[in-house]
Amino acid sequence: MELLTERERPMRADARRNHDCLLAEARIAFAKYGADASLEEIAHRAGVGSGTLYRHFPPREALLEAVLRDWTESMAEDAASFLGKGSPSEDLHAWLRAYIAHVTVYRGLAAALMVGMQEKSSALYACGQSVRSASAELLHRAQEAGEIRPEADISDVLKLAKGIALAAEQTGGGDDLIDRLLAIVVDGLRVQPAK
Amino acid sequence: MELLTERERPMRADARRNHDCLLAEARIAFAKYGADASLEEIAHRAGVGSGTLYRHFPPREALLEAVLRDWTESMAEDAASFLGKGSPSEDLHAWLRAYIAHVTVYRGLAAALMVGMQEKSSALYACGQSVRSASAELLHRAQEAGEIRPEADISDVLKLAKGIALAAEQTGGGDDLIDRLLAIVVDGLRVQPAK
DNA sequence: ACCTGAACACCGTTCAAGT
DNA sequence: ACCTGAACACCGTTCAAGT
Repeated sequence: MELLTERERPMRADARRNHDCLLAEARIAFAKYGADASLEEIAHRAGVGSGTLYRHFPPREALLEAVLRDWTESMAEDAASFLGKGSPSEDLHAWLRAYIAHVTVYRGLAAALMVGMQEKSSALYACGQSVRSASAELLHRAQEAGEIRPEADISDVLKLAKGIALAAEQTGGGDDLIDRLLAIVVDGLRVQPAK
Repeated sequence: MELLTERERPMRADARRNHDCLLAEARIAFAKYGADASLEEIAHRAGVGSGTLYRHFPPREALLEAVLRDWTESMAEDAASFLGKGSPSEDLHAWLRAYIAHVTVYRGLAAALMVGMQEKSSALYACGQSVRSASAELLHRAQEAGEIRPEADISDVLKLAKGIALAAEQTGGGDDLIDRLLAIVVDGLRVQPAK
């Protein structure tokens, strides 16, 4: 039996061209205006009618998801490279820092992921899942090493990370702010030495 | 010299009535649709033209601020009542829980406060200041008692609190989620027993 | 099969005209 | 001095008509 994913259903040449053009313009627009850039302008700059954009990417989330897909996959793959650089909790810390940096590239992205990773119906859900399981691996190791509390839940940790990303994004605080807030959270996840 | 704040500049009777009507409707609309409820509908339900709303509350933030003012002031006043109920850090913890609960009453409020408390030009800035100084008092006590790290900054702490509020709001997680995340943050603020 | 672009329903904001 | 409501510029989404 042939394992044929439907990744690449054939597309009419002009449709394919429009699809790619829209993606390219969306990438630019999101970087420039944030995740809630005007869809109308994206369509216009791609040289297509607004209806065409909706044909290819029904809700706005679908467009965001398409733009994020590559980036999100490579990030999940990179997760393993964070293992063993320091102590397990240091690895987790470094990974979370990278996660926040990624989630901060587009303004509004953290908010979109916050809801998207929750709802199974969302186009962003799949993206979130691969990142989540990659993160879970790092958390798990730190827990087995006895450095991080065993009750800690990966979803909670990622929510805090996105919360930090939102705070940095909305208050204009830079990497310093992110480092300070993240340090607090990671320390809060540690097993308390004596109590 | 008379200390006469301009709190109550006289207003024409009809203007006053419209002002109050708009506030009442805004309260209802924010509760129902979140902090980004339709201004047009608020004006309509208050029985005034849309222009009248803008005359009274130039940017949307001003309307939000007006709706929040009482509530925000009473909260700052209540802060003192949190002192001495438990250990200083427990008091802080309880206060932050109350803060998050307040910031969660309207959907979108946490986000609005996150930016509003930062920009001096914002109508929400003053609101934020009184709450911030009330919070600083509680943090300070816990620091003097040697329970909370001396480097901890109140603005950072409140940003984390708002981040938690955003996470709860956007993922639909209830009080359980808030309690879990807040416990992590507060533990992260503690002075580490031995290291 | 796919695209176009006008049409629709909805925003927030401004402003000339009214009282 | 204050209010009204039409006008403006902008959204996202739909859909009949074209190729």
